[in-house]
Amino acid sequence: MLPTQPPETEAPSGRPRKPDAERTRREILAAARQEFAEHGLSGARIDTIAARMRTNKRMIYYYFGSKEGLYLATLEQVYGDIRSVEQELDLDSLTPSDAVRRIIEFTFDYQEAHPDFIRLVSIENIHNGKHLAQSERLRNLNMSVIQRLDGILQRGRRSGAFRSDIDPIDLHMLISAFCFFRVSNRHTFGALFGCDLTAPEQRKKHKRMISEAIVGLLESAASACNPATPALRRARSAGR
Amino acid sequence: MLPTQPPETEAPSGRPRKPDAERTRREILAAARQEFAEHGLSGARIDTIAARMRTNKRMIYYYFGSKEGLYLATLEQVYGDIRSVEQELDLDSLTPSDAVRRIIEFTFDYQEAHPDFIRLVSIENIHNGKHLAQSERLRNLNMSVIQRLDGILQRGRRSGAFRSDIDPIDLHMLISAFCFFRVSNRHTFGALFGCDLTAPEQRKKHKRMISEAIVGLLESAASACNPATPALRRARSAGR
DNA sequence: GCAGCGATTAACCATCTGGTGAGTTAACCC
DNA sequence: GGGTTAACTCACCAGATGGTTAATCGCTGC
Repeated sequence: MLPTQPPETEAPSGRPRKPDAERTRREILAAARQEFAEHGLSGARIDTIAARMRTNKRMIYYYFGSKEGLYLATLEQVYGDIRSVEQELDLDSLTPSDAVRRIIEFTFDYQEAHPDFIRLVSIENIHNGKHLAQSERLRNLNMSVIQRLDGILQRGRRSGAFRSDIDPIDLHMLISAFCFFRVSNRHTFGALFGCDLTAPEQRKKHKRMISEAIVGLLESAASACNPATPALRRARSAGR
Repeated sequence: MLPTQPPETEAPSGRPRKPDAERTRREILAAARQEFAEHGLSGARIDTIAARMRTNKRMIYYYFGSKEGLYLATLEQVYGDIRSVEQELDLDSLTPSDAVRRIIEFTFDYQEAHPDFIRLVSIENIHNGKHLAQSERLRNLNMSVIQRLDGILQRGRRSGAFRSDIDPIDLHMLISAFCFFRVSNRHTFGALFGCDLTAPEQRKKHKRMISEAIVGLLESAASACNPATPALRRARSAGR
């Protein structure tokens, strides 16, 4: 499809079989992601995954060993995706408050756009995170977010804009919680309260609300007694 | 066990069979709740549920028709529980801010104490809420929370303590999101960031943080430019 | 042109699993 | 005490499902 792809991504349809390990692996993973996200680990069917691609069911066992092996590979793939996109955010040029806002907006948009990721994480939690816990790769992968948040928090504290009793992990939890819930609990929440969380107006409103709540919290203790803050706040709103 | 229970809750162990429809239903539901919460709809095994109680597997079909029927009954039970406890909160005697705080703390504590509820809701979301959508009972059941929140919001607006652009459903979402996530994503979050969200200190800190963030948001726009608020705030903190 | 090997296919299997048919027991009513 | 019915038990099944055996294909090096 793309010229960067080595020899050929799409087999010329005349030839029925064309060994291409990389491509097969990719196809399996893509099919697995869909199926697992849709039905969960136990609800997913190996035969359905096999049917979703050109290759045979046997290939799944050839490459991934077992259903759980495939599931874990899917998890790793999906977690890898978000973190690698996250890296590209430029935050150093922003004020601490704006940097937090930027991260919130990124998280919000990414999770909104990737319900499969949310579903897979929910599913993994139903299994008590036991697969994820087995994977070294994943445990290390995620620390980068925390480090970035920590940097921003420290800058914010130094400038007097932020309070000092909230650590980066708490902050990350707050951000994730809001963004995640809107997607993960979309269906029950929507059905129970008769609202559509996917509607664009809701989306926009919630995004603003979440930002305000979290940035407000970070600024709150500081803003009550620190003379530097009103000026900062004015500067910030002028800049937007 | 209790004297209010009609004839006997526990069969005198000598007699092997003693028809008691109500008790059997209850036992099935209790077993189902455990099993479904633990393994999800497709992961749960009818045979395991049957094995967890004194009665036979056939009884499940006798009373609930199918696996999905039993699952729906479980959902209804579990949602009914939380809402009925919620009704008992006395909020009218509190200031709007304190009433919101009270609801947040209740939600936080309840969800913390009932992980099965959280798991079942997560599971139902994996199934796109399609079972819940079928149940009239559940769709009506939940409106009471919204009405109560609406009352509080209106009181808060009238007194100038709250801003006016946040509706009760948004507020409920904010509250649920925070509280829910801490429990639902406990495992992945814990594994990824090496922290234990069940630890008592974490629990206490998060509870305070969530309260501050949400109440802060509600008060924020009002507090910036409304002269009534500083007084109110002082009164409130004196009262605690 | 053939040995070696990774990639791939198709048929097959043991077991699990939701669901049921048919009969049994206890209580209640007349 | 006989008939009716709700509550209950037991054995069984058909299809689904994760996983496997064994054979084949096509490329690479010689």
